[in-house]
Amino acid sequence: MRLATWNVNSIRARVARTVDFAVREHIDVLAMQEIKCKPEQFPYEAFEEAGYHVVAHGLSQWNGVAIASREPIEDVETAFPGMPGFAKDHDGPDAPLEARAIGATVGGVKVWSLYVPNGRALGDPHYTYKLHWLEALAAHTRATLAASPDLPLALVGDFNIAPTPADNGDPAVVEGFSTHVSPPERAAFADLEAAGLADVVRPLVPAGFTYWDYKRLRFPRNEGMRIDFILGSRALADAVTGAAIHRDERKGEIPSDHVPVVVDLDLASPDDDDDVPMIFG
DNA sequence: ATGACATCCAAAGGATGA
Repeated sequence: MRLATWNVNSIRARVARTVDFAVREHIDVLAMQEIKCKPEQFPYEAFEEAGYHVVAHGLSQWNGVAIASREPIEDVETAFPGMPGFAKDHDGPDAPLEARAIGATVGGVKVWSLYVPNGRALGDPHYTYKLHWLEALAAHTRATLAASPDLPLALVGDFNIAPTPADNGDPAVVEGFSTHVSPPERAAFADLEAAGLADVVRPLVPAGFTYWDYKRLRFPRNEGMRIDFILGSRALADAVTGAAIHRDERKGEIPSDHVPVVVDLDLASPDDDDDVPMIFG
């Protein structure tokens, strides 16, 4: 299975480009973020003509997440248990939920397409929301893996955190003063790893950004950030055979400001034995 | 000193983004 995640920054503005990429790169499962539309506005036809099923979750022109898959999509959830909502000046269980998570089972893998809150500024209510949202995600991950330690679980998407200084090449994002790089955000990311997940791309693609601001020649100067990740449980990480960050998708006509991140998975079940020649087919 | 770019809705400019 080839699994990809891509913050598309409006699926309606970039549907042809998105489907072209999925087909060209033989993507089996594509998790999208920032679709910026409601489900009834999603351009399903282009995906279906290319052989994909799609589930989408969107509540307004903001946020929005989706999963496209060549295999059937099962057990769809539009929020993880404990996910906080957000109102103007506070977050919490009483505030309205945003369309930042869609989970489903595809080909035996539990996939969450996630768009972590931006945070806006240190001290902003949105920043507190971001930290609480990540805390709830880690708690849910712990509970999930405690109940199913061997589950192939993938948390993928735009995490809006640059986990190390090397992941921040944007001079406007200042270590210690900006969101995405603050110690509490990095601690929240580390806590996801402590909950039983690993960045399955970095070992195979140690360097490179996944996002470049549209402004100030950030892409030509390669002043980007690595903020889009594929985090996997042990069972998922053990199946990884390859990974890529498709930097070229930042080029050309009306690109998203993010590029796709991809992993290849060999999910043969334990009783399959690749060393034995096929006899029955 | 500020904006720079891009999206949405809505029909101008504000909200959002990181």
